[in-house]
Amino acid sequence: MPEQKHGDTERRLLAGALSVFCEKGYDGASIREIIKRAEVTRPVLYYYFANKEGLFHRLVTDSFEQAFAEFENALAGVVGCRARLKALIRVAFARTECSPEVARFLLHVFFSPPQEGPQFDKVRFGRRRLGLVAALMREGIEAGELAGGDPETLALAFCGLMDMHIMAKAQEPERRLTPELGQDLVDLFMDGARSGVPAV
Amino acid sequence: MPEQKHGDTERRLLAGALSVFCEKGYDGASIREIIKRAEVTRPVLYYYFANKEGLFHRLVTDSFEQAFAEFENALAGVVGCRARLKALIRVAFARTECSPEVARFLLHVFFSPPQEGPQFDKVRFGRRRLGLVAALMREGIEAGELAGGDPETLALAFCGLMDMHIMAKAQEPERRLTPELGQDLVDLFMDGARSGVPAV
DNA sequence: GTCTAGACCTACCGTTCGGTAAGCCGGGGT
DNA sequence: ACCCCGGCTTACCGAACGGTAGGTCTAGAC
Repeated sequence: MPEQKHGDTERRLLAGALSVFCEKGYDGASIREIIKRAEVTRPVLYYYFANKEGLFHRLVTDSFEQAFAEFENALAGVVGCRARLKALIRVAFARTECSPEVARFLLHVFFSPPQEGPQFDKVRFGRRRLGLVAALMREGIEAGELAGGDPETLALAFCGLMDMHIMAKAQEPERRLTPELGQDLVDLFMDGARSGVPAV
Repeated sequence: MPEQKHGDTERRLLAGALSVFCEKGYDGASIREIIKRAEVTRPVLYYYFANKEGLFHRLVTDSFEQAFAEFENALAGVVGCRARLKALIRVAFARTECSPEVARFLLHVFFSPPQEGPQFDKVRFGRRRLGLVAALMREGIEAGELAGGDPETLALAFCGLMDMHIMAKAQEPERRLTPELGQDLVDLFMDGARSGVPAV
């Protein structure tokens, strides 16, 4: 029975910390508020985690690894650049809709000032995701599906297009990130915004 | 002569605050470090600004208003959606290259957690810029230059594509945001990433 | 020479922060 | 009956925080 209680308390702590970090950022979040939301006293936090930084680090890596794994799963077996991008954005949007805090949290961490919070390499996480997308772009170019250009630039553009919509939802939660919107965004990325009349 | 000294001290304070806020975020920035970089004692800060929040607010509004004005100037007299987008991104990239801290600062503020720092409406600033871009898109649609779709969605996509490159430069300063890159990004946005061969 | 006011200083305040020492308590093993 | 240990408690700590009281110094007005 201790097993059950142990896991539950830890989960409450992680949930409380996620919501506070998500609202106030690392430095703005206080241990006192985290334990309040987790309905736990202070030393309990230090029983489960080394310190504030450890709790934060755990939260970041867990959230990121799970999201990243889902991205990779979504791509398995899907062929074609356009279809793969659609699979990617579908998962990203679905995740955001069903657990907005996690998505927000990761984006806030990624976009936060370099020295906010612990000194660990948030940039590394951003780059891993970017690398995944850049690989898609490279495949697309080699397959002749994409016109060309720098794969990393294309990846930045696509991630920007996707993340900006996720951030927008964070700021106005009534905005819906539907699968259809995701598909439209990929089509926009692939086909461009200009009207169909042939340019020149 | 007091006039000169007065302005200089205030400028040093603003510059110091900008660099600290930019590195550590609002909550991570301490008054002590700001005054250290400004080479000023503490009460001097409170002589020029009401408090930490006032200093921050001044910095945000000044930076934003100047950037926004430059955007509007850049658009004056330019016709055609593609050309207007190119003018916009050229100014944004040029600003980032010549004063990276200001650009970073604004993006960090815009993307920061909702309750980090003072309770003022950072969302409002984001929306003003988005409104500017959305208006461009609306014009483009009405002029038949753009295929259609929701102007706000198009604006989000374009801002994402642009901001993501600015953030990327913030994280690896050796990345260059050249005018040519800006033009290429607009062309990417307009024409899409897919190769020219007709799909299907 | 005296006064005033703007620009700035030293020294201090109360609060909140992250973190810890030391002990309580209940259940399982022996 | 005993102990042990995992999970938790109350009570406390030093440090850093944002902010202020009150005095000093200098330059210009008269």
